[in-house]
Amino acid sequence: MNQETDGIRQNGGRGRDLDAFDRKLLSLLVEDATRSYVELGEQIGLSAPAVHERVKRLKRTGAIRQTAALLNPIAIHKTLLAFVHVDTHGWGKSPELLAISKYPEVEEMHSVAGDTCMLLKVRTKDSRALEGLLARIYDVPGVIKTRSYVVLSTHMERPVQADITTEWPAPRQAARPPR
Amino acid sequence: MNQETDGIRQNGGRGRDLDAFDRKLLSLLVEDATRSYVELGEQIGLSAPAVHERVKRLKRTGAIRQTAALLNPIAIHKTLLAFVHVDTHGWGKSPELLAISKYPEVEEMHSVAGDTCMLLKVRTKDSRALEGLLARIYDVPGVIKTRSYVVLSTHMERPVQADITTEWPAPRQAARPPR
DNA sequence: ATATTGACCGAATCGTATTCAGCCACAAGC
DNA sequence: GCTTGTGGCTGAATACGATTCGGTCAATAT
Repeated sequence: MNQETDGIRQNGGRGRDLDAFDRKLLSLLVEDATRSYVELGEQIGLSAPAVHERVKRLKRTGAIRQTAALLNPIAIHKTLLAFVHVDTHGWGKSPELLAISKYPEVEEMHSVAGDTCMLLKVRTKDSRALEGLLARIYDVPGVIKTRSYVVLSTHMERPVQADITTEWPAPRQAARPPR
Repeated sequence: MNQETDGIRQNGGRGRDLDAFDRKLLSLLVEDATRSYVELGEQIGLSAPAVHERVKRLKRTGAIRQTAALLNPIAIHKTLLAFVHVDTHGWGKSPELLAISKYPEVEEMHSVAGDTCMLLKVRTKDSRALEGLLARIYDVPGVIKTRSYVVLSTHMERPVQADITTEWPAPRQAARPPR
């Protein structure tokens, strides 16, 4: 096997993958990007300049897209969160529909598989504003209908996590049908 | 009327509301939280210590929840994004279901109104991992069924924006019914 | 064996965050 | 009307952390 290359090489040639240090670093920075480099270094066992170098690389290579302040929606009076499914006539990715993302109330816009074409995450001041936004969506040519899921309470909401579950526990009940 | 109180003071005593400076500050910090206080000050027309004081207050009052590094999902090998609607038997907010949020693949968990009880945003390495997570969800007592919307492409995804659309344009077609 | 490369460390430098001592405008009280 | 207290601002001074630098080491390539 390759027990020789395993464990030995931390970082190979070009565009190499993240090692354990990078992973931990990303985890820490997602949690709190204001930590000092010395503190980060203590957590993962590296010196401050080494951490600095790695963070710089993670930004350069695009693993870290941006570092942002995450706001409390209530503080800025956006108390209504909703997911809006948009069904369109034909191929839905029209420029007009994409232009909807200009509104600061729209936080996400995805093309999805399933019985709908586009999925929006929108956060507004109140139901009145949601209505205004929906009106704009219906203005887009080709939009057939929308289905909105209004959030009653958010139990958890966080940015992309660096960690990955490597081993999924087996289901408790019966074995699920394969495929 | 109350034209005297309007415009003068929005929120008297405790936890007063954000002013225009705070708004701009939040906008800038959501976009890029690494800017220096002098640069922020230049943008909004304040000195660095004034900015510092305001940012400190925004954090203390909770308007800024955290400042986080936002990661590129591809870089950390989470290429599959899906929204999972979970229907449950009876009142769905069981501890077991909430415990699902422990997996780092789960980014959001909301109770929603509509024909479903819980809505999850999950990001996994591949469809195999999504299956593993769904298996765990089905293990939760009371879960009747799930419906997954797999994202084909993400056109836009960003954190909570400080800006608010104040004036919604009138719909182009017919006037929508009042109320 | 030797040269090259990449990553690390400790020390030094530099820039920015943070503190501090006034200053000013406004609101409430005399 | 005048005074006092409060909150928020400024410029200057200080302190801390980011960034740079020279040198070392290990692994790979020559």
